[in-house]
Amino acid sequence: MKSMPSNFSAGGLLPLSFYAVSALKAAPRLLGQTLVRETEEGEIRCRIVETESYGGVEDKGSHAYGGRRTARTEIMFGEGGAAYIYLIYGMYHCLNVVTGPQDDPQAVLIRAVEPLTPGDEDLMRAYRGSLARRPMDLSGGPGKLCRALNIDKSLNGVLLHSGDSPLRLEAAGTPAEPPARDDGSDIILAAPRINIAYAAEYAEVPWRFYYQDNPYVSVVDKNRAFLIN
DNA sequence: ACCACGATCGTCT
DNA sequence: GACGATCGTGGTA
Repeated sequence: MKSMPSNFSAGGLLPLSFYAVSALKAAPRLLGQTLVRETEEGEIRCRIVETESYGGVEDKGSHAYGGRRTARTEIMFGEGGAAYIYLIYGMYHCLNVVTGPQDDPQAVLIRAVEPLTPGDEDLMRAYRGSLARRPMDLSGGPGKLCRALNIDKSLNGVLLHSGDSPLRLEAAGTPAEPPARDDGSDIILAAPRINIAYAAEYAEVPWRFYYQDNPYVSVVDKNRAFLIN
Protein backbone atom coordinates (compact mmCIF):
# COMPACT_ATOMS: atom_id res chain seq x y z
CA MET A 1 0.00 0.00 0.00
CA LYS A 2 1.42 3.35 -1.03
CA SER A 3 0.02 5.61 1.67
CA MET A 4 -2.66 5.81 4.29
CA PRO A 5 -5.30 8.46 3.61
CA SER A 6 -5.39 9.53 7.26
CA ASN A 7 -3.67 9.27 10.61
CA PHE A 8 -6.79 8.07 12.40
CA SER A 9 -7.35 4.54 13.57
CA ALA A 10 -8.92 2.35 10.97
CA GLY A 11 -12.55 1.40 11.18
CA GLY A 12 -13.82 3.79 13.87
CA LEU A 13 -15.74 7.03 13.58
CA LEU A 14 -13.70 10.01 12.49
CA PRO A 15 -13.23 12.08 15.67
CA LEU A 16 -14.47 15.62 16.12
CA SER A 17 -10.90 16.87 15.74
CA PHE A 18 -10.88 15.64 12.13
CA TYR A 19 -13.32 18.44 11.25
CA ALA A 20 -11.49 21.23 13.08
CA VAL A 21 -9.51 22.31 10.03
CA SER A 22 -10.17 24.39 6.93
CA ALA A 23 -12.21 22.92 4.09
CA LEU A 24 -9.15 23.11 1.87
CA LYS A 25 -7.22 20.84 4.24
CA ALA A 26 -10.16 18.53 4.88
CA ALA A 27 -11.14 18.03 1.23
CA PRO A 28 -8.18 15.82 0.20
CA ARG A 29 -8.17 14.12 3.61
CA LEU A 30 -11.77 13.02 3.10
CA LEU A 31 -10.76 10.96 0.07
CA GLY A 32 -10.72 7.30 1.00
CA GLN A 33 -12.79 7.76 4.16
CA THR A 34 -15.92 5.69 4.60
CA LEU A 35 -19.37 7.27 4.34
CA VAL A 36 -21.98 5.18 6.16
CA ARG A 37 -25.71 5.58 5.48
CA GLU A 38 -28.37 3.80 7.53
CA THR A 39 -31.70 3.56 5.72
CA GLU A 40 -34.95 1.70 6.26
CA GLU A 41 -33.74 -0.85 3.73
CA GLY A 42 -30.33 -1.38 5.29
CA GLU A 43 -26.84 0.02 5.69
CA ILE A 44 -24.75 1.34 2.81
CA ARG A 45 -21.02 1.79 3.18
CA CYS A 46 -19.05 3.60 0.52
CA ARG A 47 -15.68 5.18 -0.11
CA ILE A 48 -15.32 8.88 -0.91
CA VAL A 49 -13.41 9.33 -4.18
CA GLU A 50 -14.04 12.98 -5.17
CA THR A 51 -14.45 16.19 -3.12
CA GLU A 52 -14.49 19.97 -3.50
CA SER A 53 -13.54 22.64 -0.95
CA TYR A 54 -15.83 25.63 -0.39
CA GLY A 55 -14.04 27.65 2.23
CA GLY A 56 -14.61 30.97 3.88
CA VAL A 57 -16.45 34.21 3.22
CA GLU A 58 -13.99 35.23 0.47
CA ASP A 59 -14.73 32.26 -1.81
CA LYS A 60 -17.04 33.55 -4.54
CA GLY A 61 -18.09 29.97 -5.26
CA SER A 62 -19.45 29.41 -1.76
CA HIS A 63 -23.03 29.85 -0.61
CA ALA A 64 -21.55 31.77 2.34
CA TYR A 65 -19.61 34.21 0.15
CA GLY A 66 -19.45 37.65 1.72
CA GLY A 67 -20.60 36.27 5.06
CA ARG A 68 -24.09 35.49 3.75
CA ARG A 69 -25.68 33.89 6.80
CA THR A 70 -29.23 32.74 6.06
CA ALA A 71 -31.55 29.91 7.02
CA ARG A 72 -29.98 27.76 4.31
CA THR A 73 -26.33 28.47 5.09
CA GLU A 74 -26.68 28.50 8.89
CA ILE A 75 -25.27 24.96 9.21
CA MET A 76 -22.08 26.06 7.45
CA PHE A 77 -21.48 28.61 10.19
CA GLY A 78 -21.66 25.98 12.92
CA GLU A 79 -18.83 23.87 14.27
CA GLY A 80 -17.28 21.30 11.95
CA GLY A 81 -18.74 17.79 11.89
CA ALA A 82 -22.28 18.43 10.65
CA ALA A 83 -23.76 17.58 7.25
CA TYR A 84 -24.84 20.52 5.05
CA ILE A 85 -27.41 19.33 2.53
CA TYR A 86 -29.21 21.56 0.06
CA LEU A 87 -31.53 21.26 -2.93
CA ILE A 88 -30.14 22.25 -6.30
CA TYR A 89 -32.04 22.90 -9.55
CA GLY A 90 -35.24 22.02 -7.76
CA MET A 91 -34.62 18.31 -8.04
CA TYR A 92 -31.25 17.13 -6.75
CA HIS A 93 -29.58 17.23 -3.37
CA CYS A 94 -25.92 17.87 -2.58
CA LEU A 95 -24.06 16.62 0.50
CA ASN A 96 -21.34 18.65 2.22
CA VAL A 97 -19.15 18.04 5.26
CA VAL A 98 -18.90 21.16 7.45
CA THR A 99 -15.44 21.89 8.83
CA GLY A 100 -13.67 24.60 10.79
CA PRO A 101 -14.62 26.48 13.97
CA GLN A 102 -17.92 28.11 14.92
CA ASP A 103 -18.80 31.18 12.78
CA ASP A 104 -16.31 30.31 10.01
CA PRO A 105 -18.30 28.88 7.06
CA GLN A 106 -16.28 26.03 5.59
CA ALA A 107 -17.66 22.99 3.80
CA VAL A 108 -16.51 20.14 1.57
CA LEU A 109 -18.84 18.99 -1.21
CA ILE A 110 -18.85 15.21 -1.62
CA ARG A 111 -18.91 14.70 -5.40
CA ALA A 112 -18.47 10.95 -5.84
CA VAL A 113 -18.40 7.72 -3.85
CA GLU A 114 -17.92 4.06 -4.67
CA PRO A 115 -19.67 1.15 -2.96
CA LEU A 116 -17.37 -0.94 -0.74
CA THR A 117 -19.04 -4.30 -1.29
CA PRO A 118 -21.43 -5.91 -3.81
CA GLY A 119 -24.13 -5.71 -1.13
CA ASP A 120 -23.67 -1.96 -0.83
CA GLU A 121 -23.81 -1.65 -4.60
CA ASP A 122 -27.07 -3.60 -4.77
CA LEU A 123 -28.85 -1.23 -2.40
CA MET A 124 -27.45 1.84 -4.17
CA ARG A 125 -28.69 0.45 -7.49
CA ALA A 126 -32.11 -0.08 -5.96
CA TYR A 127 -32.29 3.62 -5.05
CA ARG A 128 -30.97 4.73 -8.45
CA GLY A 129 -33.31 2.60 -10.50
CA SER A 130 -32.44 1.61 -14.06
CA LEU A 131 -30.27 4.66 -14.66
CA ALA A 132 -27.11 3.20 -13.14
CA ARG A 133 -25.22 1.50 -15.92
CA ARG A 134 -21.57 2.48 -15.67
CA PRO A 135 -20.00 3.18 -12.24
CA MET A 136 -20.08 6.92 -12.94
CA ASP A 137 -23.86 6.72 -13.47
CA LEU A 138 -24.39 5.03 -10.09
CA SER A 139 -22.76 7.56 -7.77
CA GLY A 140 -20.34 9.73 -9.78
CA GLY A 141 -21.75 13.20 -9.17
CA PRO A 142 -23.14 15.04 -6.13
CA GLY A 143 -26.79 14.62 -7.14
CA LYS A 144 -26.37 11.01 -8.15
CA LEU A 145 -24.70 9.94 -4.92
CA CYS A 146 -27.45 11.54 -2.86
CA ARG A 147 -30.00 9.57 -4.88
CA ALA A 148 -27.98 6.37 -4.49
CA LEU A 149 -27.77 6.86 -0.72
CA ASN A 150 -31.34 8.17 -0.28
CA ILE A 151 -30.06 11.46 1.12
CA ASP A 152 -32.28 14.55 1.21
CA LYS A 153 -32.74 17.70 3.26
CA SER A 154 -34.23 15.78 6.18
CA LEU A 155 -30.61 14.89 7.02
CA ASN A 156 -29.39 18.49 7.01
CA GLY A 157 -27.44 19.15 10.20
CA VAL A 158 -26.86 15.50 11.10
CA LEU A 159 -23.65 14.97 13.10
CA LEU A 160 -21.25 12.86 11.07
CA HIS A 161 -19.08 11.99 14.07
CA SER A 162 -21.92 10.46 16.07
CA GLY A 163 -22.47 6.70 16.09
CA ASP A 164 -26.22 7.27 16.40
CA SER A 165 -26.50 9.23 13.16
CA PRO A 166 -28.14 7.76 10.05
CA LEU A 167 -25.27 9.36 8.12
CA ARG A 168 -21.72 9.28 9.46
CA LEU A 169 -18.05 9.07 8.58
CA GLU A 170 -15.60 6.36 9.55
CA ALA A 171 -11.84 6.26 9.10
CA ALA A 172 -10.57 4.38 6.08
CA GLY A 173 -9.17 0.94 6.53
CA THR A 174 -11.80 -1.16 8.23
CA PRO A 175 -10.00 -4.51 8.37
CA ALA A 176 -12.71 -6.35 6.47
CA GLU A 177 -12.79 -3.65 3.82
CA PRO A 178 -9.41 -2.59 2.43
CA PRO A 179 -9.64 1.18 1.82
CA ALA A 180 -7.56 1.55 -1.28
CA ARG A 181 -6.57 -0.53 -4.24
CA ASP A 182 -2.97 -1.64 -4.26
CA ASP A 183 -2.33 -0.65 -7.88
CA GLY A 184 -1.54 3.03 -7.53
CA SER A 185 -5.12 4.22 -7.95
CA ASP A 186 -4.98 6.00 -4.60
CA ILE A 187 -3.02 8.79 -6.29
CA ILE A 188 -4.74 12.12 -5.64
CA LEU A 189 -5.19 14.78 -8.32
CA ALA A 190 -6.21 18.41 -7.81
CA ALA A 191 -8.16 20.36 -10.44
CA PRO A 192 -10.53 23.34 -10.74
CA ARG A 193 -14.03 22.89 -9.32
CA ILE A 194 -17.01 21.98 -11.50
CA ASN A 195 -19.78 24.29 -12.70
CA ILE A 196 -18.96 27.47 -10.83
CA ALA A 197 -18.23 29.91 -13.65
CA TYR A 198 -20.04 32.61 -11.63
CA ALA A 199 -17.22 32.44 -9.04
CA ALA A 200 -14.97 34.67 -11.20
CA GLU A 201 -11.31 34.24 -10.21
CA TYR A 202 -12.31 31.49 -7.78
CA ALA A 203 -13.65 29.40 -10.66
CA GLU A 204 -10.10 28.41 -11.61
CA VAL A 205 -8.48 27.59 -8.27
CA PRO A 206 -7.69 23.84 -8.00
CA TRP A 207 -9.92 22.99 -5.07
CA ARG A 208 -11.37 19.76 -6.45
CA PHE A 209 -9.67 16.52 -5.41
CA TYR A 210 -10.12 13.02 -6.80
CA TYR A 211 -8.46 9.66 -7.21
CA GLN A 212 -6.67 9.25 -10.50
CA ASP A 213 -8.30 6.66 -12.78
CA ASN A 214 -11.15 5.93 -10.39
CA PRO A 215 -14.21 4.93 -12.48
CA TYR A 216 -16.68 6.63 -10.11
CA VAL A 217 -15.19 10.12 -10.50
CA SER A 218 -17.70 12.47 -12.16
CA VAL A 219 -15.45 14.56 -14.40
CA VAL A 220 -11.91 13.83 -15.55
CA ASP A 221 -9.92 16.99 -16.26
CA LYS A 222 -6.89 15.77 -18.15
CA ASN A 223 -5.61 19.22 -19.05
CA ARG A 224 -5.76 20.99 -15.72
CA ALA A 225 -5.37 18.25 -13.08
CA PHE A 226 -2.07 17.78 -11.27
CA LEU A 227 -0.56 15.48 -8.65
CA ILE A 228 -0.56 16.50 -5.01
CA ASN A 229 0.96 13.39 -3.40
C1' DA B 1 -44.84 40.04 -4.04
C1' DC B 2 -41.84 39.29 -7.80
C1' DC B 3 -38.12 37.28 -10.22
C1' DA B 4 -33.67 35.39 -11.85
C1' DC B 5 -30.84 31.68 -11.06
C1' DG B 6 -28.43 27.47 -9.51
C1' DA B 7 -21.83 23.45 -6.14
C1' DT B 8 -27.04 18.81 -11.67
C1' DC B 9 -28.62 15.28 -14.49
C1' DG B 10 -30.88 12.77 -18.25
C1' DT B 11 -32.29 12.99 -22.90
C1' DC B 12 -31.87 14.27 -27.47
C1' DT B 13 -29.21 15.63 -31.73
C1' DG C 1 -22.55 19.29 -27.24
C1' DA C 2 -27.10 21.46 -26.28
C1' DC C 3 -31.29 21.84 -23.74
C1' DG C 4 -35.12 21.37 -20.50
C1' DA C 5 -36.80 19.95 -15.89
C1' DT C 6 -38.26 22.07 -11.48
C1' DC C 7 -38.41 24.75 -7.04
C1' DG C 8 -36.02 26.73 -3.02
C1' DT C 9 -33.32 30.61 -2.15
C1' DG C 10 -31.83 35.25 -1.96
C1' DG C 11 -32.01 39.84 -3.72
C1' DT C 12 -34.88 43.56 -4.83
C1' DA C 13 -39.17 46.41 -4.44
